[in-house]
Amino acid sequence: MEYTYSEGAEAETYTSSSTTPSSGMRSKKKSNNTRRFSDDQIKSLETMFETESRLEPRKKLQLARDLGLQPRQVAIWFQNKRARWKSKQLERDYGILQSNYNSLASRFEALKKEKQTLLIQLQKLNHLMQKPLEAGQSRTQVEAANSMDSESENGGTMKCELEEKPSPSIERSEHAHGVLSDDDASIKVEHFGLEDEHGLLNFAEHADDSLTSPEDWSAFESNALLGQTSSDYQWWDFWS
DNA sequence: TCTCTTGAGCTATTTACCTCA
DNA sequence: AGTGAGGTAAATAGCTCAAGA
Repeated sequence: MEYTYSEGAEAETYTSSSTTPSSGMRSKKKSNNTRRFSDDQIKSLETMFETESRLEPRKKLQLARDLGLQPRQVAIWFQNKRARWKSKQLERDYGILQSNYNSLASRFEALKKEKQTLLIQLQKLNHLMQKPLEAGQSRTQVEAANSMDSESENGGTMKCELEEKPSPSIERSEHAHGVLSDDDASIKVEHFGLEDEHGLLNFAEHADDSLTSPEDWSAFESNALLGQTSSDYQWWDFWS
């Protein structure tokens, strides 16, 4: 293996050398024998680094012999390599975090819009429900409410939870209000109760604040997001 | 058993040099 | 030809840790 690196002094500090200039300036000046390692040497070093980023002393000596380098040079190369690798790894981690954040942000925006749509529907339904209570049953208005809600079947963020566990209050309110329907909207409204409307709305409003507040965002461990793509790490399933 | 010293190895940072646009 | 940026080998400071007296 051809290599033009001069033997001997290259791994030593120049400050201790007899060739150190006598001027007061601290001289670490490297002489012309400072050369880059050859491609073959780099290749061998890289190969070894892939298997183990820290060399055992015995392997270091062996590798140094094989490459015609000083053990010290091999050690320094591994030190520098670890530093470069760490730097690159930081860049990769940053990219992953950025990607995960972008996915989360777009998902959050979509949920925000969905929530807004549902709140509007809820308000309309509440408005329609109030009138039959005041002026007696109006079959046509209830039906109108039903049909309106059925237009937005794709919403249903809360639907699943509520359908899974029918509350006794639903039964009671069905009789009380005479809304005998399995309609989603009526279940939602009845489940929360009209008197609870403000509570629900307040909850929904504060959901925005809490999600966007720095305190809660910072609660996410960045490490937990690393090493996983946004596609296979759907921790936001919590919201669906 | 505890303490101190010493040497090796590590990371982080800096320096000197080289290459290239 | 001059120059600045970036890469790389090596030096340095400061730290940890294990071994041995």
